[in-house]
Amino acid sequence: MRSHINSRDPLAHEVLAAVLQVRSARGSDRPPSLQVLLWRRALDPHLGRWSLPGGRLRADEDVETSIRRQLAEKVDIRQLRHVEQLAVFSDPRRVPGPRVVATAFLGLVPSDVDPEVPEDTAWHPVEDPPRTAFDHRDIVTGARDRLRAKLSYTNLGFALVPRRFPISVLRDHYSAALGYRVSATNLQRVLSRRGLLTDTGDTAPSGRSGGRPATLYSFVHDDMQVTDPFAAFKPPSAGRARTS
Amino acid sequence: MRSHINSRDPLAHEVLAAVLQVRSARGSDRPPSLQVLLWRRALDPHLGRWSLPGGRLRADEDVETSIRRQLAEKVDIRQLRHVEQLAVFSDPRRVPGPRVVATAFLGLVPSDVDPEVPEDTAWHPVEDPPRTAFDHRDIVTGARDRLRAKLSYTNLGFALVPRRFPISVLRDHYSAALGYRVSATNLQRVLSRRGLLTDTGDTAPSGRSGGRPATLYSFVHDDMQVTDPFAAFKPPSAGRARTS
DNA sequence: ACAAAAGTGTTGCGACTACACCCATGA
DNA sequence: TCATGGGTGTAGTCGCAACACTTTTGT
Repeated sequence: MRSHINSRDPLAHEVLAAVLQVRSARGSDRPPSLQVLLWRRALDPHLGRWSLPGGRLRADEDVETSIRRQLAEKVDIRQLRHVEQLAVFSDPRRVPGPRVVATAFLGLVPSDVDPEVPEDTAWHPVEDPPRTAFDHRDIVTGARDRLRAKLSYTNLGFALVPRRFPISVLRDHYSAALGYRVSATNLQRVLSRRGLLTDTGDTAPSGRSGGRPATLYSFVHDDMQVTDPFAAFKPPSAGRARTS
Repeated sequence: MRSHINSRDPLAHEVLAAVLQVRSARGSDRPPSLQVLLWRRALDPHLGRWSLPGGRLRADEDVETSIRRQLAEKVDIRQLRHVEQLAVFSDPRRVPGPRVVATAFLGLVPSDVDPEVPEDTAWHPVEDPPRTAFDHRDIVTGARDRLRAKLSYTNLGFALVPRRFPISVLRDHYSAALGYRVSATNLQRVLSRRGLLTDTGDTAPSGRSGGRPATLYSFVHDDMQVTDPFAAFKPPSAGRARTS
């Protein structure tokens, strides 16, 4: 504890990322869910709790470079398809000890990679995360809400799915991320009307119990674009909901 | 210049605000415009250029407290009706000399106050700002865009206008902020349908050349709320535009 | 043939734009 | 009574949700 605090004291800056991915419980055929990568703290403030990956900002990098470097170094996430700033967390007492200001990020990993992560990290459902260290839970919530909002008016879905996918898979990803069941029919039409999807010409083999083979689609752009200032995919109209 | 840079060096943090207000050119009866408060730098890096108000983050305050304090202290803006974080600017070379990371804010002042500001500050149109110091122009642009977007799906208009206002005044403010002419008729209907406006019962006296006296309305809430995940007030449909 | 899964046609609704028209005041 | 500005009625459009129906496969 310093006895005197100078108002122009420099302070430490860290970057943190809520890395989200739509994942299926291994083996199970329950629907996949939106999950966040957390690691268990090995040091004392909040030892044993779950926290977001990240670390100190270096002198020669900006915050986005920093979070990308740290994710690549520490948890082997090189497959990030999208990274964006969420907010600054700056409560002077947000962490015990010397002050640290944090810049929080949202990161997205497509579901067809399973990045190798260290022993002490694990994926947790964003809807029901474990007890986290510091203010990290707020960051997870913020990341989830940002993703949900942007699915409605941007092409951000591209960052959740493999390059090529049948509509049913796309539907499962949107449903997992949004937290409610979305209609494959209307999803296809909305995204097509906006010019976001292309038919690759190929089809996926039909499943174990037959059925018409599904056309493989892909997103036209692989960077985020605002496609519609309007939002869509609102939760079903709460009364006659039956979104097949 | 330090000869050795340690990657865990602490660094300075500043807060900056793009304070926006819809203002009329004094005396003129041209339509009002969206303007930003800038002050002329008296110190050497970029001496004489225009810059955003703000300053160093103190050890005992979070970034929002800090920007509110600094605006109150330095430029006598106590009438902020809305403050929100925009983004972190962290390029290591964004300012000459020792590194400073900045958190940028959007601030809104209603048009019925004319805050007393120091000699060396002035309001400038956001559409055509003067040459600014550092990366401050990007912050101004970001603030403008954030305001425009939020006018479409929140009640943020409340922060631009006086407490009570006729629809024609509201229309002028939306038009100034959005940069294109908005229909008073439809503006009233959209905001009413969303439950954002109330009829105060009073009316404004009719102007110099007669006309029906206007009802005075006010916003129902005086804090920001997301009222519609959808956007509205898109520019007129570029072909048959005649938005009276 | 029949089940299963993919995809299309069609209807209805809600929210917005555009614009004609009516209302209340000052001169 | 006329000019001026405020406000309402109403028709057309667009985007989406819902759901019935058709298509294409495996068994």
